[in-house]
Amino acid sequence: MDEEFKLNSIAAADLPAIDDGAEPDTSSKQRRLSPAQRREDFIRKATSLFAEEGFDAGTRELARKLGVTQPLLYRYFPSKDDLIREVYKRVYLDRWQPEWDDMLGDRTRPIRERLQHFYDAYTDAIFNRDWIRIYLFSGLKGAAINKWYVSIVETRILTRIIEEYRHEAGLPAHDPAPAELELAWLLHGGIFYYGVRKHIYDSPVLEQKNRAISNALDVFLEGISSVFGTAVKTRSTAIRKAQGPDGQD
Amino acid sequence: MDEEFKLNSIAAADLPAIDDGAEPDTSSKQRRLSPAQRREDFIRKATSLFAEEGFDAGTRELARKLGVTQPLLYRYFPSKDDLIREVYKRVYLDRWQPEWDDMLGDRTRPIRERLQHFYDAYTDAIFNRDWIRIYLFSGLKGAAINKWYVSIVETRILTRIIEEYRHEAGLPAHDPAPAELELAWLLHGGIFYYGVRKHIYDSPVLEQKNRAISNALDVFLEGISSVFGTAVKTRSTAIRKAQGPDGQD
DNA sequence: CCGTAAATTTATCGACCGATAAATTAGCAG
DNA sequence: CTGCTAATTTATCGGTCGATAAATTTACGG
Repeated sequence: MDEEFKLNSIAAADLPAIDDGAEPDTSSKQRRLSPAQRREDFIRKATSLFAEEGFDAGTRELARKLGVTQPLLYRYFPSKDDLIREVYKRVYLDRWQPEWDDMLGDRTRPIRERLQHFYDAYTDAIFNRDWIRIYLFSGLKGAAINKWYVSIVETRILTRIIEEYRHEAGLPAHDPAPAELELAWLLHGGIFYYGVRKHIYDSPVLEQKNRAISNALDVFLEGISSVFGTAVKTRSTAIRKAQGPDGQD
Repeated sequence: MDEEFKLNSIAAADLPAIDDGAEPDTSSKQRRLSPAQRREDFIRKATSLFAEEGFDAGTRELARKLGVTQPLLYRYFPSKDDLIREVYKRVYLDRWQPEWDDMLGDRTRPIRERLQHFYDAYTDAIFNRDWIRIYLFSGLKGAAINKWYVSIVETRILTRIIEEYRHEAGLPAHDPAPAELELAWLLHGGIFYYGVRKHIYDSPVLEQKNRAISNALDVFLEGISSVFGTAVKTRSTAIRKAQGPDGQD
């Protein structure tokens, strides 16, 4: 990995609102845009186009969606690959909220509550068609930034989950063992797959995302309590015990 | 969904072994093959080529890998799309072992044992680079057979898991509630993501796959026991309780 | 209103794509 | 050895791709 990435390194462009429609912009009289605005338009439309059709989608179709001609792209990006890299950065680096780091480690709140809050917010940020499809397309392409992101998930989220769980359970602190990390991946992958089913397979999923997350956290935390041989107050309420998971019908 | 698919509908071709190398076959003197053998070669090489580069990979590169010329493809398949459909069928329909259905429902064995056996065998069948990549590529393309397969997973595996769990736990039998199915998806998606991490992201995973599955099942079954308010003998052993999950270092 | 810098378009190149038609050649039957 | 059938190749078409160069037009400063 010879490239360096940094979460939230790109300031969300606060440029004038742009036409997001699929058809060429006929209403706007503004025929020329500032370089910054035009560049922004290219990146945004490229993100949704590549999300739908993959990175093999043509530059002519991209230009057509913007209502401009294809060679204009090359005034703003040296090559299509450079445009793709900009899309990567926008998708991968722009979603992480810095406060999540502090929040996951806030030991004044129970881990159950922190995890529910985190995964509610995190999945709000990444469970959309563009993000998940770009993520998978870039993963299949073997993009360096994808592998980097996976390592970030492991260190910023999963290692944290295990550490915080061990702390709350009164277990001795140490770097998470591979098998412990693997269990955290089970939770994370299971939740992520909810988004894949919804946005890639267009498959019906449990409507209330937060309920799916809540039940997942119940099973995970109760499960590792049993497996680790520890008891931690993890359920949000106790009354549900007799009636099964929330929302079962 | 206007197409009909059927698991295991294609007999595994028992044709003479073929050269699987990437370079054109120079050693073999046999310049002409039987139509069945040639067709088989096309499908096999197309599977690995499409798995690596996606379905946009060129027919000329495919022919080059087989040591033949590109137009020959069109003696065996009317179009590239027809070839892709054959690859789909081979990948999706050819892996399911009919005995898995009976095995999952065999109530003479505890559910814990059945699930371990099933997921060991199922992941042996699908956790390879070709299968997982073709699966994701076809999912991203919105292929009908992918959506069909997802529904098959739900009815043949996940519904079964909930039903069998409820039976073993002495809970009243009924069709799995959406929230219960969602929990089964958490397990299934979590396990599947192990394969994605290993074969798509080339990310390090817990080496012993069966251990990852065993721990996942422990957490899942113990977890839903607590959440459902039932106690079922799920752990394979009890001694582990004090030392955390297997293989933790 | 004019002039100029730059945003955008027109025209085009060479490479590659899926697909078709016609020529060729391997291999088997007699 | 010959001749026929069919597997395979050669040649090629129209279309699209990413990219470049040159011409054109917009918008702004004076």
